[in-house]
Amino acid sequence: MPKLGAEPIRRAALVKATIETVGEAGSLDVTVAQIARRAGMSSALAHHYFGSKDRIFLAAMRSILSIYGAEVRGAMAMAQTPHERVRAVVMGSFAAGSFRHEAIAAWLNFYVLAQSSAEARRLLHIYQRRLRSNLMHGLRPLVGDRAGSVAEGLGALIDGVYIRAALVAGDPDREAACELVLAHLEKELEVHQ
Amino acid sequence: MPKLGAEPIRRAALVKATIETVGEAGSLDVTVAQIARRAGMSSALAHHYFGSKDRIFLAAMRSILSIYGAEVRGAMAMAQTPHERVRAVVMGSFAAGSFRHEAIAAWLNFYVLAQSSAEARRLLHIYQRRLRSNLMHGLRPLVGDRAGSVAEGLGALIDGVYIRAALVAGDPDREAACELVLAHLEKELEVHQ
DNA sequence: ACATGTTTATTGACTCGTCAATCAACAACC
DNA sequence: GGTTGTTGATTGACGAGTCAATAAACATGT
Repeated sequence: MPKLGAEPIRRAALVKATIETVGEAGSLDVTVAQIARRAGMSSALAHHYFGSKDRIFLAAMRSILSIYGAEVRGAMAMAQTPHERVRAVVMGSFAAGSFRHEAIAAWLNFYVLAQSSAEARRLLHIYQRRLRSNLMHGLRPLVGDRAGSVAEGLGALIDGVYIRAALVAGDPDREAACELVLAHLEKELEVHQ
Repeated sequence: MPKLGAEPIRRAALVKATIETVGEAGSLDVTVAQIARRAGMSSALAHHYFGSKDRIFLAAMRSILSIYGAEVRGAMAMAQTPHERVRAVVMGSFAAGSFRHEAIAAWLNFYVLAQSSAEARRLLHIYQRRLRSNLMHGLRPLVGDRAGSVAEGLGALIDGVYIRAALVAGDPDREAACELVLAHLEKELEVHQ
């Protein structure tokens, strides 16, 4: 049965299964065996490919963050003006790949993991810096020196909407989330135009 | 050594130790023995008083939420106008008892716990409803129908500031947190006056 | 074509540690 | 002597990680 070139497929399956399992359990307190079973393999194979449970979690976290990053980049690609760019970052943050129950629940757990794992913390910081930098680029031409504090507020608001979405069962309301954050953005911009 | 009337003292010590241990570890993955040792007793005694690990966690969560509630109520007590009342809720949310590293880290973990424990979810909902209701009371006279969405935004922003504070080492900047959220509030009010 | 050796894939069974929860027993107080 | 407080020792379960063994695919030489 062993077909060659299984490694990337297995790894991807394990990452996907990890996000699903963690998302469903709402906790990092899941066993490697559960993840592996969901991915259709033995726990020994999961260890064979990733070496440890920590590494599996880290890989899943990287996947979540990289999907998020791709979605924001995708949205930004079409933006022409600074204003559109900032809106794109916000809307990209609530795109379908990231803003779904499972991913949010997993994200929250990885956020917690960052409190005890240096590597997880590092990953999270990279993405927080990138988010901030993306926002700043669009904001500076619009609000000048206030860009820093406006970006701070937007970032916190996005995180806040995420964490609250984690608690509602089922997929959250993308539309409403976007509107809430975008409304805040417009208020910040009003003052300076 | 056994002095009478130890129960409430032991319980309080365990709750305090739980918050400290969870906050320090940044994870619910702590043992009853660790908590008990920190509280200066054996793990058997912790079980004797609380029955199970879950109950210890829930008691700690209740403690955190009740301190938070008390601080908000305390701040609101001095408010005279609707505007002051809303400001009090915000400032109370960042009061010294709740807005410190340990408590925030523990709070975040209990937030996660609410994804898998019905009782934890119930506790959290009670406090979210109370927060919302407190905000609405002050907001309705100020912004009328928009009170709902403004409260939503403020709540999300407060949660966002909290979750971000969880990631920085050491105690967070109370001043800056207040200012950020209050600035948002003022922007929301500007429109309608 | 075929034998032989090497790498990759895969698992069941096992080890070893950990931890929640229990219990029996002891100590102090009334 | 019963109630309250307290612990060390024990149990029973569970789970991460290891290992030996198996099997398919590929490579090479003949």
